[in-house]
Amino acid sequence: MQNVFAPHDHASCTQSALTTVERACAERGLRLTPIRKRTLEILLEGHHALGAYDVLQKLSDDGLADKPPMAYRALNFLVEHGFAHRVERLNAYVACAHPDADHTPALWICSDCHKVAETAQAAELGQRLGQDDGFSINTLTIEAEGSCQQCRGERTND
Amino acid sequence: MQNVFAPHDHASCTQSALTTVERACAERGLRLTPIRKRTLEILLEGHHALGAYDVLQKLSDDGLADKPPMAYRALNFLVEHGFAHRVERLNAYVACAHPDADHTPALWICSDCHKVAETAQAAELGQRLGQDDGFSINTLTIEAEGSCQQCRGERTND
DNA sequence: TGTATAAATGTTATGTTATAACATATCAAT
DNA sequence: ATTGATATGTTATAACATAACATTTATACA
Repeated sequence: MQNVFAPHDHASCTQSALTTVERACAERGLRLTPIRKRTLEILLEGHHALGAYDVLQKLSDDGLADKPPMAYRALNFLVEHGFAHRVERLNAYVACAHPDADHTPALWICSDCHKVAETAQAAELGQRLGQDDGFSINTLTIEAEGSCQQCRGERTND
Repeated sequence: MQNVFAPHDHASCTQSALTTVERACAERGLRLTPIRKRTLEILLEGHHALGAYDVLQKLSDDGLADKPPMAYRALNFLVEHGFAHRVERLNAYVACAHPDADHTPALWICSDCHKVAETAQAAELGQRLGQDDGFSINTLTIEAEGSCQQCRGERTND
């Protein structure tokens, strides 16, 4: 879960995600335009899911975009290329925690601190689930809502 | 997957779901009012997910309800008691395929025929995923979009 | 049987999320 | 420089959802 719920050096966490995405865009010939980059930065400000209109408000504060399609386009770009994820349960978006790897994430939504974490091991699991019935998976959504260890103030692995 | 994608006797499929829900309501002291029952019947008409406004239109045709909150209330009642599921990916609702059992379903959305099937084995799987990180799951959403065996015209288990 | 109270429904209004459609501007390759 | 592709700007509206409050109906039990 990449320590999203635990205290961590968030500045370096942000910086490394940003650098990774910049490199990925360079490699793949994608254009990380000002709106797109700023949108990613906005999502990276915290490990919280933001609605498109929250993002739009911030883009608007920066004078970068002021109409819904602009925010949606930037968010869709990030999601399409795996730099962010859409949280279906929240109709919202989070920056991807490991934008270098091609992955199907499972998302963990803490209803206490509202942070959203991500684990990557979900793909083969879904394949296995569907296999018996011959269902061919194109995209898989796995989202859990509950409480993180930190918010519960408990330990499970002593 | 309960043969949802395959040809089946849909009348008996519908009837048995309806009977099961009626019995469950009687047992649990829940009121399956005309709006609620009709909403369930509407969802049971096919194995497709319907949006709240689709349901509302049909309720309106029957003279049972004509304003959004009425449809949402009936749908929420059905979802709360496990008689229907919300499909987060589609902002839509499907009748539950086995309304007797308490379960966390995995939903299978065929993007060809648009039917939605359900399997029940998802819960412990989610628990297992989250356990390592001490995440305590309250609700789990598992939804796959892809193509069903029937629509692909293929077989995986010969 | 009447009355309290809880549950469900009816209604108005509005909030929230998302996209279609088309115009304009910018970039990248030749 | 021209062209074709990509991205942005803009208007308008579609689609999904709920807050808040009034009224009606069911149920329980005095």
